[in-house]
Amino acid sequence: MGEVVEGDVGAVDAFDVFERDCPSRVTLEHVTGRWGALTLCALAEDTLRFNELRRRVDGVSEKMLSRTLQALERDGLVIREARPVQPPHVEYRLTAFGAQAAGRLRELIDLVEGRMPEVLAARESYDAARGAGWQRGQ
Amino acid sequence: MGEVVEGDVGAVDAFDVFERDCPSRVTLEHVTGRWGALTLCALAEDTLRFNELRRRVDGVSEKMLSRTLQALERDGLVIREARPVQPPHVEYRLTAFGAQAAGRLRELIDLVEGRMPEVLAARESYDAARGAGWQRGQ
DNA sequence: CGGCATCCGTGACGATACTG
DNA sequence: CAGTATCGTCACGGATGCCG
Repeated sequence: MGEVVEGDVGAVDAFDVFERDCPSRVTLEHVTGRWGALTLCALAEDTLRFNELRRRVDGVSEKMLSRTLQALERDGLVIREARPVQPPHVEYRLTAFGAQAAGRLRELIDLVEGRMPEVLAARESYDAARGAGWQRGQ
Repeated sequence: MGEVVEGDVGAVDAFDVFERDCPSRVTLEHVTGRWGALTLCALAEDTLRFNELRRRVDGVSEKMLSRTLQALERDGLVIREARPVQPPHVEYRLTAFGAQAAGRLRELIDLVEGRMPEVLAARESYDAARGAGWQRGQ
C-alpha cells in the first residue's frame, strides 16, 4: 500500500493535501471534521436512521447532522436510502470507501482513547510549567 | 463492541468519544483538525522549524500554526525544543504518541487522496441529481 | 419521522503590525 | 527567526419554527 508505480507521470501527488487549493483537503475535512468522524464511525457499526444517528452521536444538533450527512453523501462516503412510506423511513449506510475511511478513523480514535490518561498528564505538566497563564480554546 | 465488563465500574468506555463531554473528543479534534492533521503528518516526515513547517503546510497562517503547535504540545503529541541562540532556533518533533497518530492519519490521508477521482465523480452526479441549485460550504 | 429555513451569537481564522 | 498582539470577517453551529 502506498508504493509508487513508476512510469506514471506525476499522478502521484495529483491530490496532495499539503497543497493549499487541493480538493482532497476539503474531503479530508469532511471525513475528519468534528461530526464527520463520529458519524462515519457510528455508521460503521450499523446502518442507522436519522434520529438513531442523532442519539448515537451525542451532542450533535439536527442541523449539523443533516449538513454532515449531505457532505458525506456528496463525497460518496455515505448512501442515503429513503423509503416512500408514511411516516418517512430513511436509512444511512456506508459505501465501500466510507467503510474504509471509518476503519482508519476507528484506529485513530482507539489510539487517542487509549492514550488519554497520558494526554491528561501531559496537559497538567504543561499547564504547571507555564503558570497556567493560558486560555485560548482547550 | 460496547458491552460492559461487569464488576469493573465503566472503565471500559471511560474515554468514549461518542459521549458529549468526553475529553477524548477535544484531543481528537486537535489531532484531526484542519491544521492539526497536516502539521502532524509534516512532522512525521521530518523534524522541522517553525517557518519550515509554515511553508510545508501550505496556507496556514502564523497564528494558527502557533496555536496548533501549542495544542499538540500540550496534549503530548509534539515536543518543542528551543535552543538558546541568536537568532532563535526552535525545532518541533513528534513524541511516540504523536508519531503513532501521524501514522494513522497518513493512512487515512493516503486513502482519501487515492479515492479523489471517485469523490469528484460522486459530487458531479450528486449535484446533477439535485439541480445543482444549492450552495452552503463545499 | 426527517428534514429545511431563519435568526443570531461566539469564536475560528486571516492579515497586519510589533517584539525579543 | 519565532513568535505575540490586535483587529475585522464570516461561517460554524445552536435554538427555534415549519413542512411533507
